[in-house]
Amino acid sequence: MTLPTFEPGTPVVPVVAPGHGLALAWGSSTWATRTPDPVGTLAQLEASHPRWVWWRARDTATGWIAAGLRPRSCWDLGAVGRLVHGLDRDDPAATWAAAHGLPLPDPAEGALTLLDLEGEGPEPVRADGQLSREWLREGWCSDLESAQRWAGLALQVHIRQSAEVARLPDARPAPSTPSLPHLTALSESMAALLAVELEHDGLAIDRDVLEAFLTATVGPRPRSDADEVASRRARDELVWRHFGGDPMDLRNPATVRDLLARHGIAVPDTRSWRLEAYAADSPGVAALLTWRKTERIATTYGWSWVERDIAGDDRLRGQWSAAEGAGRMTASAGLHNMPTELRPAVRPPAGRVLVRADLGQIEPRVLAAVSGDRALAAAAGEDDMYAPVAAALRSDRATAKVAVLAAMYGQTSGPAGEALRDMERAYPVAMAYLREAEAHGRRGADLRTYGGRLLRLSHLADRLARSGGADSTLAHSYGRFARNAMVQGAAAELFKAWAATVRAGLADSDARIVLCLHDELLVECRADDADRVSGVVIEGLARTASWWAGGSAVRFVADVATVRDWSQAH
DNA sequence: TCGGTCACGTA
DNA sequence: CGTACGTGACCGAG
Repeated sequence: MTLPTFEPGTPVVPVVAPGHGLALAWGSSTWATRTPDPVGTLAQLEASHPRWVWWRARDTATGWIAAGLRPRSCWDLGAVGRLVHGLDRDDPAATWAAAHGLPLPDPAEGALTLLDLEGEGPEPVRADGQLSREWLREGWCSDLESAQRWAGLALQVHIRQSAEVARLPDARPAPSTPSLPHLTALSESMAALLAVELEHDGLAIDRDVLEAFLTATVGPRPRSDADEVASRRARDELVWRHFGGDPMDLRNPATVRDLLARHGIAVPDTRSWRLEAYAADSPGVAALLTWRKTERIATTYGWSWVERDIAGDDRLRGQWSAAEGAGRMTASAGLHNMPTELRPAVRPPAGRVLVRADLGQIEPRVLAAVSGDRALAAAAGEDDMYAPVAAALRSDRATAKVAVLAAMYGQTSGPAGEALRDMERAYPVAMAYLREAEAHGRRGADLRTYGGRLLRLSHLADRLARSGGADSTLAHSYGRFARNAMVQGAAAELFKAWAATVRAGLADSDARIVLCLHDELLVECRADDADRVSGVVIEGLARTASWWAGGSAVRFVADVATVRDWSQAH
């Protein structure tokens, strides 16, 4: 068997048809082979450095990753569909429809009965231009010829997406080739692949450390339902005894509010920040706040979490998405909201370490870059950009920070109000950028981020409409969302571009990115490899920033440290 | 059983 | 009336 070879970077669609073999499509060619080991063949093909084009990494690359193959380059049609068309889903039916300007098919059509399939012909594309539901339900893997056709369809979508990306404006002060939207499409694609890898690799947990913490905090691992009930009651009693000792439902906010009212504490709700003020004078409130923290650990990060999400190899695994909402990565299994007290338990086995890197002040720096505000960009030349901002506002650092954050979040009242007026004077270009975004949001007009992500305000409208609220409140909400999403979304794009560069720098070693947390990257590696990895992380940021913010003079800074566990400071 | 609400963790 | 997200408990409607 002679394998095809490609020029490096050639877009090639691989389709593995289980039980049949492997089909490829590229340019105007297709090729197929019957092989029991398609991933082995793919590994050989990888040597010529194609750019793999797939419907979505989750469907195609999961098996590759499991087999140890780490592709170096890809174009993820689903990820690019999310980016360019603002989709909130990445299934092939939606990706195809968006690329062809067709209405999005009902997402529930994946679950069909045979009866529903009546009228679906044998062709992969229906008369109305949509993908055949039969084909979507893995009709493409029935034989190699179908697999080749399926690969050809993906290639068509790639051509359409590439053309669409090429039409998007390059928002950099000094546009160059490849364009910023093109580079963003590539890094979003890599992020989608990274999401599959993160799911596969997991995050190392020191079970002894974790179990000792849980035992001390919520009690030993329950051996029965009765154990569970007893331990729950024991926690509750620590609060009850401050309020007369009678059992009551602490998990019901209304009950808690009435309870507090009977003891002379009248509050509109029982949120912790509100109760904080009463804790000093009321041991009962203090006990309640402690109970809340413990209860959070017990329910969300307790023994059931350990059982469900930490595998036998002592690694925590969740589902990752490369872009939700404004474009940030998300993860389940608590990976993105793990309380800091649990971080000591994030600890690789002996001989391995974590290289922890986080971007400093990423959002204001991103604002400086995307808005093209030269004064703010000059401030972003400093390690601590709030210092020059404070000087410009003639305020202290704390006020400057609040003012910048208030501008990006759309806050208009409170102590930030006055500083915001100074912001308008000092950084009119950045403020105009944010105001413009807000205006779009208020009237429900779509926006595009710096890198080209379409922010569909109409989708948000549905969500907010369901939650009710007066029209002016609604418009305000859209405005604040849009204002923030332009910054948060662009920051997410920079972060993913950085992560993709770091990932590439780690190839050919056993170092792995194991966590992405909006502005923080965790790499697990051998202890004797940590210095090299730190270099890859720092160098990766410099290289990424040079094209991402090229010409803006904005500096991006990262704190990098090698640590044994995640709790250790920089 | 499902969606809404409250609550709270991370960034 | 500062943003985003994921998770869990509870409630009330179906």
